[in-house]
Amino acid sequence: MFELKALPVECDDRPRSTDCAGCGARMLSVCGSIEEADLGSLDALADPVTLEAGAALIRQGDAAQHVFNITTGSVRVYKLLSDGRRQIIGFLFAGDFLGLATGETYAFSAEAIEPTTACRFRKSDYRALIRDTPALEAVLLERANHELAAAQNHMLLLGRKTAIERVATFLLDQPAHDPARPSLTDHIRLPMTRSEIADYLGLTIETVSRILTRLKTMGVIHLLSPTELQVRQPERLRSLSDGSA
Amino acid sequence: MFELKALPVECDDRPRSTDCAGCGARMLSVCGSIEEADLGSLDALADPVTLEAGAALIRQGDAAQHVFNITTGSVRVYKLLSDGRRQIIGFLFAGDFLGLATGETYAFSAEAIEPTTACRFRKSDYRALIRDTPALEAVLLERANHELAAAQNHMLLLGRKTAIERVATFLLDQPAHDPARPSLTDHIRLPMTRSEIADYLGLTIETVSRILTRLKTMGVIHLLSPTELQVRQPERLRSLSDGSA
DNA sequence: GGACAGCCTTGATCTGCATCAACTCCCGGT
DNA sequence: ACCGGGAGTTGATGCAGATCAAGGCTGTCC
Repeated sequence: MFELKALPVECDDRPRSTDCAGCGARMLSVCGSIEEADLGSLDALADPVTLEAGAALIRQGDAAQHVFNITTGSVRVYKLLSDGRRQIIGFLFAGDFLGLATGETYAFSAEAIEPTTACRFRKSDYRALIRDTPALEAVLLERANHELAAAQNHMLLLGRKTAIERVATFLLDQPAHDPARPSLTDHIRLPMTRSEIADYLGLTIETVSRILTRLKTMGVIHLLSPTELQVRQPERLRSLSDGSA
Repeated sequence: MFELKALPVECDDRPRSTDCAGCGARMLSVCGSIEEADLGSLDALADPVTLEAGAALIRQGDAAQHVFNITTGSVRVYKLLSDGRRQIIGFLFAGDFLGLATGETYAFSAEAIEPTTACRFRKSDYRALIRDTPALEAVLLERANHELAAAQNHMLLLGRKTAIERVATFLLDQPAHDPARPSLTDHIRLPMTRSEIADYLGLTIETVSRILTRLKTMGVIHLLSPTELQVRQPERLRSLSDGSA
């Protein structure tokens, strides 16, 4: 596995600050709740980080000194048992906030799945920012609630759903559109590997693979490539996802 | 696990009409962040509810009009699949807050496990209260984060732990003291049934029962009664809980 | 272009927990 | 005291998904 890249290299010659006003992910993220006029101070606090695929953003057990905002790319968040078993807690994309559920040390790890950029904040700065920005706190609370609801759904999945129900649920949860052809809403891209899907769903690689080919032979989905598929029978997938079929 | 938790407590007073100033659970709960002087207005908003064992507090699918604060007793929070499979998300006790992770409708059900009292707030009132009380919002955010971390631990348990690891983890998570004999910290009371433990851990009644007797024959615990036990080898239980044994 | 390395798929076998089935224990009601 | 019913335990059997094993596909690096 790759090492955590130290700090952004651009800082060496010219202290290139962040440009929140020009950030494509701002309105997707909690930063969208900051007034235009205050973006200057946000710039001063934000520390841009660039990660290659596989690079670690957070390591389970490290002192929790930062929180992050993903600006581009995607991230896997996971917990490990001592013998290496892994549970992926979730996947993060542009606009997502990372570091909410932390105490003194990180209780999870986070790694880039693909080349990824993020804004890093010192936790003390972030707390001060919250104090001064009630709107930000409200947005964070709202997001925390959303995540809590998502976590509850995932507990139902991990505790009580069968393999095919898990995979069907997973597919339905994926953002269902092909950037190239926005009209086809049944088009799904899977940026993560089978191993990551398995560790997210509490299954093995082999089971995920088998279920996908089963769904294919059932005519519910069509596998265009390992990382790309099309939902042929959304209703059937939906009923498969909660065992009502 | 699920919503906002605090520690269980002995609460002897049963407020007929709301009396926040005299509420034994206030300092355990989010209400503790309200100024003494403002408690009057809190009284006006709080609607006391009394529930017998098994009574429903929230039903999955109903319009989410209220949030709750548990004052005495205990509550199970769960989600159902259409064919009746149940996943218990968590257990709530005095001081715990219920209703954060909700949108337009409740995505879970909540029922009293034993005779229970709670304070009910209209969601609109509660939102207004948050707006006027930054300290309350901060406390809610903190609790939400805590819950999120607990949810992540539970996802690891449900997705990757074996039956014995689940039960060991569960026992270690229980508040380990006997109200009658506070000095014995290895004494655990299980207020919930085997069926509830099973649905919380993603197992069956039979497996929970078998594992408990296995732990007993291993000498790790001692079963005093179905609802009461003693941890004989805490370290062994701890290593069993994460597979390091 | 050949070879290696990941990643994925598919098949054969194994196993941990679920399911099915008694049976016991306890408690509450009459 | 007796009965009925719910909760818990224990045993026998079954099965979904894990594990073990073998190739196939694709991209990348000499």
